[in-house]
Amino acid sequence: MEQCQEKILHMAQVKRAVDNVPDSNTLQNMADIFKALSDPSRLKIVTALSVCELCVCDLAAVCGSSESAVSHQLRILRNLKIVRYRREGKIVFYRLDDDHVKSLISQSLQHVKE
Amino acid sequence: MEQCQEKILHMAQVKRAVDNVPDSNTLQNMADIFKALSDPSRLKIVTALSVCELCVCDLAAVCGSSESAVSHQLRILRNLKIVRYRREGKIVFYRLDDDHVKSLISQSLQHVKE
DNA sequence: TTGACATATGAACATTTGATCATATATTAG
DNA sequence: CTAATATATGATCAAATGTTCATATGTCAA
Repeated sequence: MEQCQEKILHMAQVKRAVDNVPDSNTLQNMADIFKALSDPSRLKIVTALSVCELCVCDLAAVCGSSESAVSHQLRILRNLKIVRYRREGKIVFYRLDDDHVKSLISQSLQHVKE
Repeated sequence: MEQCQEKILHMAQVKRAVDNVPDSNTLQNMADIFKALSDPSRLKIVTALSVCELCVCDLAAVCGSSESAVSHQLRILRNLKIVRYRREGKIVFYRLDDDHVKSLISQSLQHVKE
């Protein structure tokens, strides 16, 4: 502990920074969101869903991958409340859960473009 | 190919979605940004830097991990233009590269809180 | 130059992850 | 009920990832 303290070069800033860092639960939740969006396949799903509601079969076509693979990815997105779904007979339609996700997508697009 | 086509349930939506999905290069770049933010340790670094400029040693203190570990993470963030740095003598100060990252952080925080 | 300090990098290892295949569930039609 | 369709899930395995330790680089002071 003492050794750690000695190493701190700029105490005031460190304190301010520490105070601003979210608690570890929140950090983990945020990380999970980003992790969900950190895979090109899932990102494809999400950008597709930012246009309109789509069923698993459609998403498989859009992504060019199997329905099983898409379904696995959708579960991850579902668990993180990034997408929600509604069932209509045999078909399950997915859409983005809220607008924060759209924001995340557009911000990252802007970042990438510059 | 023919089999795939048959599987498409909602042709019009699929087409619209496909048109809106960014090209694979862009998708990969976006995914890389999100991947960089998908680790609690890196997220800690980034949220700390959203307050003020900090050196590696400070960041190690904030994160409660070794300077080596922080340095490895910083390289990843550097490569993705999420952070930039300036050297002042022996000390290297890091800060966020642009405001998009701050936006990403605050959006994900909002998402998590709800 | 040498030594001390701040940071960066390389290699190795355990853990995590995404894709695939097989199987299970849910819904509707007959 | 059974068959067919749409989706979901479990198990497996190769590939990617984060951490650690050791070492290298860069800067300054003496």
